[in-house]
Amino acid sequence: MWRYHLESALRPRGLTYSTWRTLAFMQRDGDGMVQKELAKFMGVEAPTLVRLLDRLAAEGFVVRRPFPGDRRANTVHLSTRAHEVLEELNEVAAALRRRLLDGIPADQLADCRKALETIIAKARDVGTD
Amino acid sequence: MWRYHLESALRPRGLTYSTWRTLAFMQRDGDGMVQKELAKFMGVEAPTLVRLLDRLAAEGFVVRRPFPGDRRANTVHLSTRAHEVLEELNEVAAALRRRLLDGIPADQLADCRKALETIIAKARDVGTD
DNA sequence: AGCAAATAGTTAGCGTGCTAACTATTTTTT
DNA sequence: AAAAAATAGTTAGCACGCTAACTATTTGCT
Repeated sequence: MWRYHLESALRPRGLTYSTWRTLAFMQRDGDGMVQKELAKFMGVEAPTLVRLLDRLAAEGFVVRRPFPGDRRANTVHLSTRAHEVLEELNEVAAALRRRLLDGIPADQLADCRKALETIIAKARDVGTD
Repeated sequence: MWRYHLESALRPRGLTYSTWRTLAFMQRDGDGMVQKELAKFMGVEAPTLVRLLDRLAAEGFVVRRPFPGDRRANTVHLSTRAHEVLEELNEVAAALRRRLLDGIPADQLADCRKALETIIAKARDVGTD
C-alpha cells in the first residue's frame, strides 16, 4: 500500500517505486559507490540493480563512471535533476509516512519495531545452522 | 525471508511460494469458490490468479469446473494430491513460524500486530478522501 | 424484446525480484 | 611468470505483481 500510494507522485516524474528507491539509497549514502556496494546496501542482487540503473541512466537520473583502480567496476552518481526530483518526492513520502503513523502510540510502534527486528535476526539465522 | 526459507521445501514438490499460497487459501476456505471470489480472498487481481491456476492445473493440483448458473464463471477445486502435499507443507510452514516467533514476548507481538493493523486501516483510507 | 452496461475470465505486455551463465579484469596460487 | 580462482558487471530467462484491452455471457433499462 505504501508503494501503491506513492505511484501517483512517481509516475508523472518517470519513476517507479523501485527506481525511486534506488535514487533514495544513493542520496542517503550511496552516491559514488561501486555497483556491488550499492546493491548490498539496498538489499538487492547485482543483476536487479543493473536493470534499475539502466533505466535511470536512460532517463538521465544517474551516471555510471569508471572506477579508477579497477577497470571492472563503475561508480554511480546522481544527476542534478535527480537531486531536484528527490527533494520533491521525499516530501511526498514523508507526508504519507506521517499520515500512516499518525496517532499510533509511540510505545506500540517501538514494540512493533523490536518484534520485527527480532524476527529478521532469527530469519537470518535459519540458513546458518 | 519467510518466502525464501520455504522455497527449499516447495521447489522439490513443484511449487513456488505463490502457487503454494494459492493452494493454502483454497484449503482454508476457498475450495469451490469462483475465481473472482478467490482472487479477492487472496488480495490479488484476477489476471494474477489466472496464471497461478494455469500452472497449478497443469501440475494437477487444481481443477476448474464450470459454475452452474453462470457460464462465464469457473469454480476451482483442490485435487487429492494437493491435499496431501498441503499437509506436509503446512507442517513445514508452522515449524518455521514457530521458530521465527519463538521467544518474542506475547505483549510485544500483540502491540506489533495492533500497530500494523492500524497502519493498514489508515492506508486503505488514503485513497478515499 | 432488444440494446446498453456490467461482469468473469482471459491475453498481452511492463517492471522487478531472482538464479545461472558469460565476459573482462584482478587476485591468488603454484 | 603462468595458471587457477575470484570478482564486477552484464545478459538471459523464469515467476509474479500490476493495468489495459478483449471475448463471452449476464444483468439492467427503456
